[in-house]
Amino acid sequence: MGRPKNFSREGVLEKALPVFWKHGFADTSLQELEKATGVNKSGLYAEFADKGDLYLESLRHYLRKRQQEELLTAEPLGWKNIERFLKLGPCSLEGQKGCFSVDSMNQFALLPLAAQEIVEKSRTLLKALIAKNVEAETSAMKPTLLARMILTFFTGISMEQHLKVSKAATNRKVDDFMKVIRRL
Amino acid sequence: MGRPKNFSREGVLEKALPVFWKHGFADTSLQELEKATGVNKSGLYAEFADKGDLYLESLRHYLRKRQQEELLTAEPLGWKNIERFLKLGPCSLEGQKGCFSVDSMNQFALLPLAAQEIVEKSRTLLKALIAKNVEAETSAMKPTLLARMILTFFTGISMEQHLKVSKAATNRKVDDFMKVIRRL
DNA sequence: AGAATATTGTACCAACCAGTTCAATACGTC
DNA sequence: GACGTATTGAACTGGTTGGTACAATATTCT
Repeated sequence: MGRPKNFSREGVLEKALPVFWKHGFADTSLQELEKATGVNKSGLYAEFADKGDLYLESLRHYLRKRQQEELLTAEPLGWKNIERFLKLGPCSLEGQKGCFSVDSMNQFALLPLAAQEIVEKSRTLLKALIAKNVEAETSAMKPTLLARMILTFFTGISMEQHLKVSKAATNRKVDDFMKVIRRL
Repeated sequence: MGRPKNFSREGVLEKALPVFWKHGFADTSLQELEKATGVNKSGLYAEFADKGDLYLESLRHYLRKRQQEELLTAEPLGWKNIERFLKLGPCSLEGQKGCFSVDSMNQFALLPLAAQEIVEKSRTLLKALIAKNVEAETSAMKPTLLARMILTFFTGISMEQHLKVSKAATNRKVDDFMKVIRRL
């Protein structure tokens, strides 16, 4: 046997993610990636095919992590979950604002083709989870349609995190929206 | 007098806009800009300070153009205007999807500082225009709050244009949303 | 026509880009 | 401790980046 590598794939992704998130794909250089991950080019290219592949894996890692938070799967299903999802889903950290998946959407032209599929698949799943929570409540509107609307609202809120907005202002916005959809 | 220049500032912006829109700021090279505008570097740098300045002016040009469409100022004010705004505001052309202003929001880190101010200012104006249209109707919800919600929905719809969505699907989404807010 | 002036094309710059190569190195096994 | 192997660091690649400098060119006015 040879020397064991001293970095984990997950660890690299965890550190690469914020860099891609803040600067976008095109403006993130291998140099920055090396510095952020602590792994140099040789190691990076041994583990990932190229920069695009590293981005892709960072995206998958992000979605995996978010899913583990179980914002939408906690029992009992219902409005509470949806409210939590809208309030805690979009981040507001420095350099990690909104949603990495949403932020990828207007970079599809530069990203590997698989990126769009990943995002679209995750949104389909998300929509289904939202619909489940709507079904657990009584609503005049068809659950799938309402779920679609909630996902659009989430997308909007996520992008708006890039502006100067306080956490409180976002919460008020979500509260207003929740009030509207609860009394449908 | 000397030789008159054979390109107009507005003409350059009109041609530069789609390039920035499609590829984003970081991935748009001067070379592409030269090709698209038909003006070479010398001319470009005589007219604009640098790449960032050209992007800024493209953004201003975009917002100016959109304002001229009067989607939200046509008389009589009301739901019809809002519906039109939500349906016609987000583009769905090849390489010009959603809203250029919204697409700029997750690139603030790379853009000149003025970019954020421009976007924020235009959104404030937009919100006021939407509120005016809400006021022209009868609604249980406070116009400014409803306007805020409509703008978030617009932002979401704009981003979703980057996915595979038909015009019809977007219109249905807007119709659902309009139904909800009209009966508040 | 010629002088004056503004625009244009070309050549050039140092810096950086993603990606490759390969020798030096650190480790586990025997 | 020595061998074999996998990882690592560093040098290097050809190409591209945003931006500048300047000579060649095209136009208007006298």
